[in-house]
Amino acid sequence: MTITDVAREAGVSVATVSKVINGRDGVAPATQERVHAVVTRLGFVSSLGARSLRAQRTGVLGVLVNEFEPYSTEILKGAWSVVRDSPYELMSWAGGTHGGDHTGWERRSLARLAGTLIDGAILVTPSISERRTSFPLVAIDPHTGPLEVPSVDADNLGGALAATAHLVELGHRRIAFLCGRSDLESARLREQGFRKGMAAAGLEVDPSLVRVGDYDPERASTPIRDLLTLEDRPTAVFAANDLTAIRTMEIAGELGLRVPGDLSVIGFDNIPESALTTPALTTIGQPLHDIGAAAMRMLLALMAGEDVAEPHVRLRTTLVTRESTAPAVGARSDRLAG
Amino acid sequence: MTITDVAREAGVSVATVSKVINGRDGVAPATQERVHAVVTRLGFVSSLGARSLRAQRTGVLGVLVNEFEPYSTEILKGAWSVVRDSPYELMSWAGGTHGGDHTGWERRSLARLAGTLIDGAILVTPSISERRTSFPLVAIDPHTGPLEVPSVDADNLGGALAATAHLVELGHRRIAFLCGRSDLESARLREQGFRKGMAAAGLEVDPSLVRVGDYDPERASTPIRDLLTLEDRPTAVFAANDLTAIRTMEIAGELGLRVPGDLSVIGFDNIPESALTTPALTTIGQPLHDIGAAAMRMLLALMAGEDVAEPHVRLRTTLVTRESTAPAVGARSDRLAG
DNA sequence: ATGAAAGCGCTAACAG
DNA sequence: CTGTTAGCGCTTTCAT
Repeated sequence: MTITDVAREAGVSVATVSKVINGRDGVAPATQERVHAVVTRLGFVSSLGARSLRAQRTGVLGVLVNEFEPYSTEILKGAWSVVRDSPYELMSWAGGTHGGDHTGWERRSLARLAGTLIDGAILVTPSISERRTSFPLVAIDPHTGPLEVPSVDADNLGGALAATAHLVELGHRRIAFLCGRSDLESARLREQGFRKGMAAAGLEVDPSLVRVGDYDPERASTPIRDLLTLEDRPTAVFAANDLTAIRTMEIAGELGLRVPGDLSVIGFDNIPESALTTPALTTIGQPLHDIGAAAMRMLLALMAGEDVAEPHVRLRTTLVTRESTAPAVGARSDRLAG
Repeated sequence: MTITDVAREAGVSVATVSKVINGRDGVAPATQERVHAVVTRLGFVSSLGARSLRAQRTGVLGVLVNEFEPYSTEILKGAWSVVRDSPYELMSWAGGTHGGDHTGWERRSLARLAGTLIDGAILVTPSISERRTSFPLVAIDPHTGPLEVPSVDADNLGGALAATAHLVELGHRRIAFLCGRSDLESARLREQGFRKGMAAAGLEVDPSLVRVGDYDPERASTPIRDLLTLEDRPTAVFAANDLTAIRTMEIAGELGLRVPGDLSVIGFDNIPESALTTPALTTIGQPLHDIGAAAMRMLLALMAGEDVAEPHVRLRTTLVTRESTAPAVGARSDRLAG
C-alpha cells in the first residue's frame, strides 16, 4: 500500500497525490475529492520512513531515553500531556545498548533519528555534552559540565540537603550515601547536598560509608551488601535514587535487617513504585511529570523558532515522609548527650 | 554526517562502507579496518529513515499505544525488560489523534511505521481488528470480536467478579458500575463480571446505576457526577479502570462525600498511581509488567519464525484491598435482615 | 575486492 | 492544473 497504489487507483500521478495529501495548492477541487476518496477507501497513510527521507520535517518529536524505566516513563507521560495538544506526534526511543556500554547512547540515538525521523527531541539524562546545533534539543537532568542546550532539572542540591537533614533530625549519625551515575550533574549535586548536610550537622562523612550505586539496582547490589555487612554498619542509608533505595531495602531484608527498625532508608525521585514497597519508601520527590511537561513546552517553543527566555528551568523538590525512616536506636539520648 | 562523508574520508565507495557497516563479507581486512576507524572517529550512525526504506529489516520493534498514560507505560516497561536482552531495539509510538477521533489509530500507526521503520509491533488496546498478515503483531487487551493475531490479556471476567464480590461482602447493595470503552473486550468482560457477580449475590442491577466512563477520566466526569447526585445514590462504585475510579473519588470529594465512609470505590488495573491517592484505591490488580513482558516474548518468538503454540495468553488478576472500600452503612443489619 | 548504478516511497522543482 | 523528473541516504545486485 504505497502512494503509487493510490495514484493508480485515482488515475493521477503520484505527485498529485502527494500534493493533495500535504494540502499543497494547485490541485483542482474535483481531483482533490477523488484522491481523498481513494485515500480514505484504501486507508493509505504515508510511510514515515520514506516521507522523512525526502521532506525536511516530519511533524514528529522524540523523547530519547536510555531505558524504559519508572523515571523515564514518568517524564514521558509529562511530555505527552503537553504534546497531545500540539500538532506534533510523539515517539519515544530507548537507546541503551544491550548489556554493553551505555556511554554515548544519546549521540547514537540522535544520529539515528534526528534530521530524518524526528524534528526535535528531549534527551533524558544524557551523559555527554551535545554541541549546540540547529536541531531543536532540550535536556532533562543532564550530564556534568557546561551545558549548551536548554535544560530542565529539579533542585537536586536542596533535595539532598533535605534528605540528609531528615536523617540527622531522626538522630542518625552513621549515615551512608549511595552515589548515582558520576557522569550526571544530578548525582554530583546529590552527593554535594549530602556532604553539605552532614557538615551542617557537624557530622563527619566516613569515606567507607560512601559507595557508588550508579542509579542502577543491579550494579548497586554489591556496594549495598558491602555497606550493610560492615562491622560498624550505618544506621541509615541515603540512596541517590529510588531504584537503588528499594534495592537497599530488599538486601536489608535478605540480611535480616528490619527497615526502619534496624536501618532507615531514604531515596530520591519519588517514582510511583516507591509508594508500593513495604515499608513505603521515604524519599525526595521530584515533579517528574512536570519536568517532562516543562521540557516539552521548551521544545515546542524551540520548534516555533522562539528564543527560550530562560534556558534552564529548575523545579522544586519536596521531602515525602513515608515509612522507611525512623529514629535511630538510642537517638534521643545521643542527641541530648551530643 | 552521511555514509557519503564516511566514504569520502575513507577513500572508498559508499557501497564498501555499507558492506563494512553491515558485516557483509567481500571486503579486504585492511579496508575494513580503515572504514571502521573512520566510522568511529566521525561517530557515524546510519539513519533509520534511510536504512529502513531500502533494507527489508531494521532491527527495531515497536510498542504502539493510543496515549502515553500509566497503563501503557507499565506495559512498555514490561516489554522493555524482555527486549533489552534481545538484539532488537525498541521504540514506542503514541498514535492517538489530537483531540479528535481515536478510532483506527492502530491502523494508521501501523501503516505509518510497519514495513519501513519497525519489523514487528505490540498493539496496546487496539480497538479494531487487524487482519492476519505476515507482519509480526501481538495485541494486548484487544478489541471485542474474533481475533486474528496473538494476544495477551488478564482475567477480566474473574477480576470483575472478585471486585463485585468484595463490595457485596462489605454489605453493599446499591452498587454502580462505570463501564469502559465499549470497543474493547476487556470492558465487555468487566461489565459481564459485574453483572454475574450481582446475580450471584441475588442482587438486581439498577439500570440507572450503570454508566459509560470510557476508561477516560475526562469523558467519565459527567456520568460520575450524575451517579453521585442521584436521589437514591449508590453506596459503592465499581469503576472499570483505575483512572476513572480515581476521578470518582475526586468528584465524590467535591460533592462532600467521604470515601469510604459515604461511598466505597473500587477500580481495576492497579496502576502505580492507585496506591498514591488518599485514600489509597482498592482495585483489581493486573500484572501489567508481566503482560508487557509476555507480549514481547511472543513477539520475539514470532520474529524468530516460531509458531506460537498458545496464541492467547491470559494472566491472573488479584484483589488489592486498600482504603477506598468499607462496609456499607447499616450493612450488617441489612445482611442479617436479608 | 571494489565501485557504479538502480531503486526503496516520497516530495519538490520544474515543464508542459 | 497536472505530470515528469530528480533526488533524500542507504543497501544491493552486478560489472569490473
